[in-house]
Amino acid sequence: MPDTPQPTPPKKPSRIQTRNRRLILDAALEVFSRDGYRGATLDEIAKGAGLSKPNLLYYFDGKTEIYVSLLSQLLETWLDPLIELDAEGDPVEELLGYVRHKLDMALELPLESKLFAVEILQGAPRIAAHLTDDLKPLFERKCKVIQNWIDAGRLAPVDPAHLIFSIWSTTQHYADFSAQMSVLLSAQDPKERAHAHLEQMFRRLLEPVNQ
Amino acid sequence: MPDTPQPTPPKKPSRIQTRNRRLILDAALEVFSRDGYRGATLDEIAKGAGLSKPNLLYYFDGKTEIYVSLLSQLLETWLDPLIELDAEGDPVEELLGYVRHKLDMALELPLESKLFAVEILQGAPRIAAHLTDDLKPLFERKCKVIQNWIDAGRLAPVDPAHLIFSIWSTTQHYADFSAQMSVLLSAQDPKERAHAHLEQMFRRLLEPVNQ
DNA sequence: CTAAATTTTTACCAAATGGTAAAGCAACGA
DNA sequence: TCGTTGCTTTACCATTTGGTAAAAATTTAG
Repeated sequence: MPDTPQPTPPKKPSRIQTRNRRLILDAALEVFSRDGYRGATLDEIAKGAGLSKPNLLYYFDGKTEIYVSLLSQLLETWLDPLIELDAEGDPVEELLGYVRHKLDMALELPLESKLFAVEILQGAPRIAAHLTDDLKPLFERKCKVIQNWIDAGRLAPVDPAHLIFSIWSTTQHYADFSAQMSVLLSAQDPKERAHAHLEQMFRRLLEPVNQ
Repeated sequence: MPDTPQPTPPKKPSRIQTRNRRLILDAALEVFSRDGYRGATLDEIAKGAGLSKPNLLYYFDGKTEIYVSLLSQLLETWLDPLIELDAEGDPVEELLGYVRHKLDMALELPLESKLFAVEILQGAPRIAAHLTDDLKPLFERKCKVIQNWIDAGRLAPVDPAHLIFSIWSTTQHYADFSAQMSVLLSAQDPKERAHAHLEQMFRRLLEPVNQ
């Protein structure tokens, strides 16, 4: 008798469950990324998902569970490009690739970037543990990689931690402050110029000076 | 008879008014900058100010008035350093001075930076007019100044608009994402390294290459 | 000291909010 | 066909929220 049912069977979700959880999470992302945890309301999320509020609460245990669900899903996507930074690759190209990747993510998934931003702005109350457990070790590992590149003379001497901060801030800015940009740039799409500008800036910063 | 009273006398505010409006705005800044307009509550602001809620509403006409009052006050402080960017000065030093000034503001007035960030994240619904009327003309004027410097060969060729975005994002990041930084840097004060890093980055970017 | 003006408190209120109970409806296997 | 399971709706509820009315207390001007 192979594969007996576990004590608590995981129960694969039905088609209807998959669809409705997706609808709810999509609507919730829209609302939470705009108004933050406290400012968001279940009514608005339910309306966005096209479901009644009690129906919504049939799929999630409460407001918090929806929010946390979005956040943890987000963090995976978020850390991914940094993980790919390869100590064996060419330092400048690896970092520029990271910049490019982060910028593309900001432009294509702006709501995710905003959700992360509002959570951090609120003091990261529901994500602090994740930051300490997942992001921090990764961050420190990659700082060491960068420091090694510098020590090997393959990269201009920069502060690794603050370099990463600069990459995060400049790229995510295109998502988080898009409302400001669309005013200042008169609805012109910033994508190409953003890529060109960041490439130029970080290349200049990072290329080691021949001596 | 000099200076007769106007039809609607402005009535200079009493000492008690000055003090309580200050208390309210300080408390409101704390709450709004954390939770945004929708997430903030009058109860929490009143508690922070040490006043009862009806008493708070004696000084301000409603939640919106407090919020808008903070925002317009903020915008002035905010635009100031950009105004000072002097077309007659040395290009690189002017821009590096601007970076320094913005970073100091972010480190010393983080709540103001956060308030601006949450408002923009929400789509700038209550500040859009200000952006169009005040920020945009200033922004375009300064972009031209930068472009002129470039055309004169006194500055490396960069995209003026995106240069300004980079300055804003990297400096404000130290305020808006301080919760993340304090995790990653283990509560180490980033001030000096931030200054050094940004100075290095923008100097490299901006100094014209001799040919 | 007293009267007027200002400030603060108490007692409310209607609407919104997160959440629940339970009945109704649909789907599906035996 | 029936019963079981899963999904949805209706009808609620307690608390919180922004805000008001008016009495009470305090400050200020004469």
